[in-house]
Amino acid sequence: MTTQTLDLTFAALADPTRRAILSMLLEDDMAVTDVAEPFDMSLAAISKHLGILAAAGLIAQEKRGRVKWCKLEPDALRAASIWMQSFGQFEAVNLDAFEAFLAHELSSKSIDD
Amino acid sequence: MTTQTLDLTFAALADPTRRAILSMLLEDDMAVTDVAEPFDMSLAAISKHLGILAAAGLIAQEKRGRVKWCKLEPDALRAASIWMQSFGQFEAVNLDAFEAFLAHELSSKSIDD
DNA sequence: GTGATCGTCAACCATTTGGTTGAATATGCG
DNA sequence: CGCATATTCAACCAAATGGTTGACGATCAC
Repeated sequence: MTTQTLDLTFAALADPTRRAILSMLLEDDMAVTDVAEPFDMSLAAISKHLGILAAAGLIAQEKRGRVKWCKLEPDALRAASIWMQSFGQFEAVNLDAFEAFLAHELSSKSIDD
Repeated sequence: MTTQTLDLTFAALADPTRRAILSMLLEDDMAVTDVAEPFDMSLAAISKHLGILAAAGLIAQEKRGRVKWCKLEPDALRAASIWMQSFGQFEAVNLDAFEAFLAHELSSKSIDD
């Protein structure tokens, strides 16, 4: 994780529209038009958001025919998550405590909004 | 974690100066002036950065006398980290795979820059 | 009290961000 | 070919961001 990668990743995650998009892509790969459908926003705006997510490596885009498919890239999120944990003060690697904490959190999580 | 909290947290983390500040506070609690010292930037600018970090809950500030002490609030980072992990596709809670991955990452990590 | 130190406030500035619209570029379909 | 669909590009705009400077309010030290 370079500084610039962290810049892009966190900036990308700071926008609720983009987080919602990630949440959608967690379910399934989607075309740009389909990503845009639930939002009250132009297709061009969504296209820009997808570009930002792709630049941060959070999604990958692959054009097949005239449709551009978007899929989540979990590794990028995982890497950023790791970076954050280094601040969470699991001193060396206190995974037992972390495991308990994570299990508790996940049992009552809501992905977004 | 509300949507707005995530906005503030990730926006705060998106700036390299603010991440460097967090990194410094990982070592020790510090006064505003001391936080500012290594940066080539006005005290007012650093004061703003600290305000943003505090608004996101990433640090706490306590005024004692004329000096305002800043300390890391690891819980906020931990919570955001948890949010990110939900996208990392450890399907239910694949902690074994995660543990291996984390151990590997930490063995070669650099906190910032 | 006087003066230095700690930190914030207010006004300002340049740049970035998140959105719009309309035109343009592919690609698929009949 | 001719038209509809999928996506991006370019120009533009308002608002937010990250920085500056100078004045200001507290607090401590003599």
